[in-house]
Amino acid sequence: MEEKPYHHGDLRAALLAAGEAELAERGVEGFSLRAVAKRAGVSHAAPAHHFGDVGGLLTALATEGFVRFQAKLDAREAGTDDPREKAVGAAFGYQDFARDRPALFRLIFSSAKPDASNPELHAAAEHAYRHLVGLIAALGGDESDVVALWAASHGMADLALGGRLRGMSGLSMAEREAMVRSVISRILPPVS
Amino acid sequence: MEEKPYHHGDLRAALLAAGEAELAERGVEGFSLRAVAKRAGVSHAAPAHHFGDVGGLLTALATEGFVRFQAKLDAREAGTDDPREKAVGAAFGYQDFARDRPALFRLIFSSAKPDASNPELHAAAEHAYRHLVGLIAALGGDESDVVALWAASHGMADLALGGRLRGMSGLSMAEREAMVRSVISRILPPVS
DNA sequence: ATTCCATCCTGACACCGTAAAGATTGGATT
DNA sequence: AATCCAATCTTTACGGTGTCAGGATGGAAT
Repeated sequence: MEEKPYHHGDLRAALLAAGEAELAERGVEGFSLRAVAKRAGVSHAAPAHHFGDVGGLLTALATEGFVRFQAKLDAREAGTDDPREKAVGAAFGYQDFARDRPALFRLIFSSAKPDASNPELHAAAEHAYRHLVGLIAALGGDESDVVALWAASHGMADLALGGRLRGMSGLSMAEREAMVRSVISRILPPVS
Repeated sequence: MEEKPYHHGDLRAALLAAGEAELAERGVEGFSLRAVAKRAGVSHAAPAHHFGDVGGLLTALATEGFVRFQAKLDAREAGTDDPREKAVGAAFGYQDFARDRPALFRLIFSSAKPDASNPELHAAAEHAYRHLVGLIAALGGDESDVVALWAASHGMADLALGGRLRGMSGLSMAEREAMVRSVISRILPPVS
């Protein structure tokens, strides 16, 4: 039933899917190009033609990761029209992304393997940053407010992932959200 | 001049030093047990007797890393007696550590390779956490204040390392400190 | 003096990333 | 329609890595 033509047809997309699955299972540090190829049902050297080396594949996965990241933020911001509540929603989405796709989170924010000079990856990262700037601008904040929101959201997500935030690890989901809201609230520019 | 006795004498310490140097040069993702052994002038299988596997060595290095981390915080807190200024100093020290020892920073906070269940590593991490709790307690804050200070400090340091904080990457050192102070100031519990 | 055992080395194996060269195929050119 | 070409994928090979098994060494305890 599974005929295997010599030419795959859309191997690039298949490798991206296999790579994302492999990433989720093994994590960035356990990521293997040969395992991705095997999962896609192709020889171990095939990926080279589409992504060059392992860094190329991880760069493409990171670019895709930023899309997933943005989607998580959007999903949480969609519920309201209040700009302040939108900023809190973005922080919630940040936590969601870290919890649901930890390997992608680590790939995007804590790995040196993706090629940071890649134009598409850079554009994806820039797009996410500009989105936060827009959120803060709607609140009348400045660049320091952007840094504060960015950093607090990222810090909570990253530390929780590593199990380093003793104050959050034992909490229920509702309690965690309350904590995130509490921290973000005092960070956002005061109501004008 | 360099006689090479069969028994090294203090190979464990030598491997830790070589490992830390190797970590600084290659980063966590480029870390190699064989390279560490070669740097220490010993066979590639020698480290196993002292650390078991590569995870064991990285666990020991992470434990040591927490000491270096704490030292950076202490150095910045030492300048003042004002508890509020001490908390800001801790945030400064956090940035210093990330800048001066990026690989150690990544090993401690963003790697799955160290064994999180290791008692000594756990104790070292717990010690660092309790230190922050003490800083906040001196300000009359609660657990959410600890999370806020922890997360904001960590977020700025980690994002700056990854080059993701557009708002901080172009700044001079003085400007960066001003930014850190601005963010931390609004996070600390209000003056009573 | 002899035994013992922690320490360290050598050798081997499976896995990894990458490069080179060959096989296959679809599509463009003639 | 026949041919060529270039893209795609496979095979093979090489050096590097972590880990295990077994052997060598030498200090310490008996």
